Amino acid sequence: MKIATWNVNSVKARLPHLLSWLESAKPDALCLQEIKCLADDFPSLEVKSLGYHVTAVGQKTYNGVAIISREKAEIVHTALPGDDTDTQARYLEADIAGVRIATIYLPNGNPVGTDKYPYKLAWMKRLADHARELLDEERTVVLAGDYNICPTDDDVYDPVGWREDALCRPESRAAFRIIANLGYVDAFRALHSEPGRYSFWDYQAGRWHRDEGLRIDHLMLNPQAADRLVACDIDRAPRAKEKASDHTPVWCEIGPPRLI
DNA sequence: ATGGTAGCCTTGCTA
Repeated sequence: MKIATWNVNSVKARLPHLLSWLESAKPDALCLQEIKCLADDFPSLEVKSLGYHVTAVGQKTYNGVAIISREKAEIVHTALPGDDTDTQARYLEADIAGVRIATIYLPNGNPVGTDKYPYKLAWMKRLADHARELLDEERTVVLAGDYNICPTDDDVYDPVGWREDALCRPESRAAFRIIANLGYVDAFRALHSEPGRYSFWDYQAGRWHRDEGLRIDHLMLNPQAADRLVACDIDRAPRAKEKASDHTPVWCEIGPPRLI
């Protein structure tokens, strides 16, 4: 089962690239972030014409997440548990072909020093609490999305320049490690040790052409999923296109259950 | 050198 995550930065603006990637990469499930539209405005017909189902949690202009899947998704949560007053469309969790999959758009948190940063950290605490509860169910779980966390200095082109940014701050990284230390494996790092592999390049200052990016899009696998991990990679091709998103897809392949 | 780009759909916000 091929599971992918991609912050598309507007699903309407990215529809041609999205359809093209579905046709070439053939994921079984694709978690989207920043669809930037209401769920009713998602271009579902075009995606369905390729043989996929669509489930979306949207809002106008900002945020918004969705899951595109070969098999129909059975919705479990349309918001991250833990704060009923949080109305931002950043979380969707569903069962797809026997795998529990969440699409996550974690708050950016910048500028540090505004209420955006404590909101990010509180959101991460809720995510860790929920991830901990999910472990008790002993399912196969993949928490996929734009975490807006650069886990280590190996995952950013300029660690010193980004040190005080909400994506790299020690509190952000510590919150990410709490999720990892629960038993969720960063699928990319499980299979790749090399530094300088990025999933996001800012639109500004020619970052893509200089390969000056950050790795902030992650597939976090619980032990049942990690035991079945057979491949994981970042597909840079969509980022090289005209009118690209500033993020590119990250995918993993979960094989059949193994008997040791 | 305090810029630069993109998307939404306004004249600014978010990233």
